[in-house]
Amino acid sequence: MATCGGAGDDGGRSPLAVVYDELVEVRQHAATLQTMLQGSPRVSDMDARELVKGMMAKLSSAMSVLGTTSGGVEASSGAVRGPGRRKKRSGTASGPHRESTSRRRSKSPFINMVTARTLNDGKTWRKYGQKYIHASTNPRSYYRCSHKPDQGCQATRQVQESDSNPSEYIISYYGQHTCKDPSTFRSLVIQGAADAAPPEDCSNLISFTSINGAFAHRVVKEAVDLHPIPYSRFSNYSSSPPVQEGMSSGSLSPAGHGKFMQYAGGQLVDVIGRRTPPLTVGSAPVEYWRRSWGSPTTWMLAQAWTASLPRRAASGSCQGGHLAIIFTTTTCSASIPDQGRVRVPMHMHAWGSSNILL
DNA sequence: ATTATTTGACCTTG
DNA sequence: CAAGGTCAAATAAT
Repeated sequence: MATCGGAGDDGGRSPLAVVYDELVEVRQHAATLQTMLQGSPRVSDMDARELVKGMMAKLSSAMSVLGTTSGGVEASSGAVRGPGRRKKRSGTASGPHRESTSRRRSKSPFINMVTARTLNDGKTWRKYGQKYIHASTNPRSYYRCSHKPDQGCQATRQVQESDSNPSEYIISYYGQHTCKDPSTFRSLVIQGAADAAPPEDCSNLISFTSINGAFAHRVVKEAVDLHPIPYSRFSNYSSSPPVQEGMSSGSLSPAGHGKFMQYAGGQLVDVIGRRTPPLTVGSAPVEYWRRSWGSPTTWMLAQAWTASLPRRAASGSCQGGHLAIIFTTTTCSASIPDQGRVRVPMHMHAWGSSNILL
C-alpha cells in the first residue's frame, strides 16, 4: 500500500511539469533515505543501498530527459519471436459490438514511477498485456488491479525491465487503488433478521430457498422483471452496505425461506437473510441476473454457484446465527441445455452468521 | 476442474 | 500511419 503516493491535483500545469515535479520530490526522498542508510552498518541494508542507488540514477536520467526535451534514447527493438498462430478475431460482423468504450488510456492520472528489484509491491495485479516499445529492448508489461472485476478498482501499472540494469524493474503506477482487501471486510450483523417476518413488499427480492437439500432459487415476485435494472456493474457496490431500514425493524427474512437479494436504485444492494444449511447464498452482478432472468440458465448457474460456495468461501465465517458477509470473486460455470457450458464471472457474497463482527 | 498468462489482433491517439 | 494500450482466444499454470 505504500506505493501510491499522495499525488494530488495538478491544477492546470502540463503533464510533463507535473511529472518532473514528482520526480524531483522522489529524488529528494531517495537522497534522504540514502543519507540515512549511510551510517547503518547492517548487512541487510546493502540491498536498500543498491536500490536507492538505482533509484537515484533512474530518476536523474528521467528528469534529464523531461527537462531537456530530448534524451537521445536509442535502442534496437528486439526481435519478436512468434510461436503463436492465432485466428483472426471474428469480431466486426456479428460479434458483440465494441461499444464506444475507449480502449486506450487517454489521460490517466500518473501517480509515480519507481525502480524496484521485485515485482511484488504488496498489491495483487493481473497482467493483461505485453508490448515491445519503441527504443526499448525489453517489453513493457501491463497490469491492472486484480480487484477491477469485483470492486472496480482502476489502478494499473506498467512494468519494464531496465535496459541498463537487468536486475531492476521500472514500474509506473497509474490511478489509485480504490479496492479493499476482501479479507478485511467486516461482516454486517442485522439484529432480528433471522426471526423476522417476511417483508410486505418483496418486489425487489430474489429468494434462495433450500428445497430437499438442494438449493433452488425463485423470484419472490415477478415485479423484479418489471422495473428495469440498469446495466450497472456490481463493482459499484459499497463494501459497507447500507443497513436497510426495514431490516432492523425485522421486516425481512421470512421463516421458511433462506436468503434474499435486494435491489435498490436499480442495483444490487445487499443480500440479506439467515443461515440455513448448507449455509450459503450469494449474489451475482446485476447484469448477470438481468441477462438470464427467469431462464433455466439462471437456475442452473445459481445452483452450481451456490453449491460451490462452501468450498470457495473458506475465508468466510458461516456459523452462528445471523449474518456475515464475505466478498469473493470467482467465476461460475454450468452446463445449460442448448447452450453448452456457460461461464459467468461472479461476485459472491456469502452469509453465515456471526454474533461477532461489526 | 478453475484461474492466470501469453500474444496477435484490434483500437485509439497523436 | 505509427506507436502503444487493450482485448480476448489460446495456452499455461494450479
